[in-house]
Amino acid sequence: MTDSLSRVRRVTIVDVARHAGVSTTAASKVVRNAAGTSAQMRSRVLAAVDQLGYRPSAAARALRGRTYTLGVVLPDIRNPFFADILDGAAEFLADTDYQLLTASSHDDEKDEGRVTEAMIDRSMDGLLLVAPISSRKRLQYFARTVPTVVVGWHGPGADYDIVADDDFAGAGLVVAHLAGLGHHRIAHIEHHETDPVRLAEMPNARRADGYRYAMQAHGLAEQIDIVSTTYNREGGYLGTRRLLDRPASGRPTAIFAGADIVAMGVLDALTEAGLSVPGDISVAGYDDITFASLGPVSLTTVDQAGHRIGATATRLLLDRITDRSRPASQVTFSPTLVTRRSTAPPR
Amino acid sequence: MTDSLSRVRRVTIVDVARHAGVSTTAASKVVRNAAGTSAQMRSRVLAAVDQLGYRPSAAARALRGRTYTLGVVLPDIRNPFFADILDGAAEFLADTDYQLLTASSHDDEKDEGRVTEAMIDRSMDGLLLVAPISSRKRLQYFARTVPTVVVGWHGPGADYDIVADDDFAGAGLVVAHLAGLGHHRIAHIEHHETDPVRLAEMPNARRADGYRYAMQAHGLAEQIDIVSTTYNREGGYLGTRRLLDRPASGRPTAIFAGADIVAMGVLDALTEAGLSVPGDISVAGYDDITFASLGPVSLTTVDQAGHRIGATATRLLLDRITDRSRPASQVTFSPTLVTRRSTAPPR
DNA sequence: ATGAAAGCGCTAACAA
DNA sequence: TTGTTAGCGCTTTCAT
Repeated sequence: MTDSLSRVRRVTIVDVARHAGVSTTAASKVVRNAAGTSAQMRSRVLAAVDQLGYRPSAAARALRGRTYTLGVVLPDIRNPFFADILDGAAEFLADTDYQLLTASSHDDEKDEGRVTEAMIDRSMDGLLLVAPISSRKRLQYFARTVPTVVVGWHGPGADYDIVADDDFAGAGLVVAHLAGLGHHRIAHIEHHETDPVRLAEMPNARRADGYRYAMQAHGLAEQIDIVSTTYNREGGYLGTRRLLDRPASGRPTAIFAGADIVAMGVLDALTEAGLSVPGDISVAGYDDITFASLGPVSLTTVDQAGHRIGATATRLLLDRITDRSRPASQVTFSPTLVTRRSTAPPR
Repeated sequence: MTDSLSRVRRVTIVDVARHAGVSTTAASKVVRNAAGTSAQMRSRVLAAVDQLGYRPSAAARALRGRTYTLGVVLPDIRNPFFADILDGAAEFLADTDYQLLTASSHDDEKDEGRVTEAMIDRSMDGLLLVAPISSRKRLQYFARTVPTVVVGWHGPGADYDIVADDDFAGAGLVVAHLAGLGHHRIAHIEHHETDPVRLAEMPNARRADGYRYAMQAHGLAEQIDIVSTTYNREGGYLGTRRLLDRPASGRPTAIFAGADIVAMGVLDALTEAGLSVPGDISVAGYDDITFASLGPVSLTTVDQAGHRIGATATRLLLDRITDRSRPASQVTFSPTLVTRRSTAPPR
C-alpha cells in the first residue's frame, strides 16, 4: 500500500550503478567528472542518473569529500548593500555545482559566532564572512577550520583572504564633493566603538579617518565635527537629533552619514524637524543601497560595488578551497561617488 | 610538526565516549537528551563534551537522524518584508538547536526549483517556502519529500501547512481608506499573470480581487482601473508612467500599489514627473516594509505582520517534523492598515 | 541502564 | 579502465 504520505526511498549511487551495470566507484567517478572513465561508461551512467533522477546526498558526501555548499554570514539581512554582495556571489556560482546558503548574525557578536560554528558543523566547503565583528583571533580560528574569505573588514589576516572597499578614499570623495559645493560645517555620523583593535578593523573607522584627513586637506580642520552613535537607522536619527539640538549657529550645513542605512535615520530626523533636503541641509551617505536612488530620497552616496566585491570574494574562496595553502591575498576596490539631489550648495 | 595551517582533527563522539569512559551509544544518548541515561553518566559525558569542545557533525547525523537545519527559500532578499518573516522564524528558534539557512530564488521559477532541490540534497529537516512560484504539483512533491510549510501563498495543500495574510481583506482596507478620504479614481497596480491556476494562488491576485470587490462595495465599480505590470520597483515605475500618459481627466487621484516595493517605483515615476505626494496624487502600498516608514517616503500601507507569520510558520514546521502525518492546517492573519502621509483627500 | 554492532551514502585507496 | 573494500561520524536496533 502506497498512500500519499509514504516516503519514497531516495535514489542512491548504488541504484545508479546497478541500473547502469557498473560498480559504484565507476558511477561515483562519472558523477564527479573524475578522471578514468570510458566514454561508453560515462554515457551509460549518465543515462541511469537521468532515468532514475539521482541526486547525490550532500550529507554522505560531506563525510568523505566536499558538500558543494558555501556559507555566507551577514550582519543584517535588512541592509540592501549586503544583497548586492550576495548577488555578485550567486552570479559567479551560477554555472557551478555550488550552492550559497545564508544566515544572519543580527549584528550580534555572540550570534555571529554561533552561526559560523553552525555552518562549520554543517560541513560548508567554504565561508564568506561579511563585515564580521568577531575578534581577529576568532576569525583566525574559523579560517583554520574551513577555507574563509572575509569581506568588508580591514584587519590583517594570514589565513584568510580579504576583499574590501577603500573606505578611507570613499570618505574623501564625499568631503571633497561637499567642500566643493561650498560647505564648511560638514558633520560626520560614525559608529561608536571603543575597542582600539576593532577600531582599526571596521570599515566605519576607516571612513571616519578618511573624513578627518579630507577635512584637513580642504583646510577645514577646525570644522571637524563627529557624532558617535550606532550604525543603523536609529543611530542616524539620534545623532541628527543631537546636531539639531545645538544653537542654530553651531549646526552643520551638511551631514555625511557613514552608511546609507544611517542616512535613512538622518532623513527621518530632518523630516520630523520640518527641514528640507538639500534646501536647509545637505545629506550624503555611503554604500549606494537600492533605496538611495528612490525618487523622494535621491541620496548622494558612495558606490561600493557590492556586486564586484561578492564575485571577487567568491572567486578567491573557490581558489582557496582548491588550494588551502595558497597565500592570502587582499583585494581593495576603489569606490566612486554617486551624486544625487540630497546635496547642494549651502544657503 | 604542527604549523599554522595544519588541520585539527575534529572531536568526534568516539573521543567524547572514550574521555568519559562510556560507550558511544551512551554518549550519543546524552548529547541528544534521549531517555535511558543515569544522572551520573549524564554529568560525565557532558563534562567530556565541554572539555573537548565537542560539536556533532550535522553531516554524519543526517545519514541517520536529523540535521537540526531548516531551509528558507525566498523569492528576493531585497524585499524587506521577507526579512520580517525571517526575524520571526529566527526568534522562534532562538532557544532550540535548530539553525535557519536561507537561499534566494531571484524571483525565478527554475532557480526556485534548483534551490529547493539543493536544500533537500543537503538534508534539511524542514522547508519554509516563502511566496513560491512553483506549480502546486511541484510543491506537493517537495512536501512529500521533506516537511514543508508554505508562506504567503493561497493554493489548497494537503501535504503542507500554509500561513498567509488575508490579502483580500487587506486590499479592502486600502480602498476603504482612500474612498473615505473622498477619492473616486483609485487605480490599482498589480502583477501581470496569465496562468489561471497560478492566478488564484498568488497573493497579488487576491489583492486585485479585494480591490475590485471593495470598489464595488463603495459604489465605485465604474472607476475600477487596473494596470498590470510586474511586482517590482520597475513595474511600479512603468505602470505609473502609463497612468500619467493619459489625458489629465483620465488620471487617477490615488494609486494603490499591490506591494510596497511596487509603490517605490510609483514614487520614482511621480518624482520624475514633478508631481507631489499626496498633494497631486495619493499613494498606498502593501506590506509595510521598513522603508515605508522613512521620513521622506511615509507611505500608507498594509501591515502583514511578517514577524508573526514567520514565527507561526516555524512552529507549524517543527510540529510537522515531529509528526509528519499531522493533518495540514491553514492559518490566515488579518492585516491592519498603517496610515501615513502619502495619502490625503484629493484636490 | 548500558553497550556491541550494523549501516546510512558516499569517496578514496588499493587491487586487478 | 574498472572493481573491491574500508571507513567517514553518527544513531539505532538489539542484546545484556
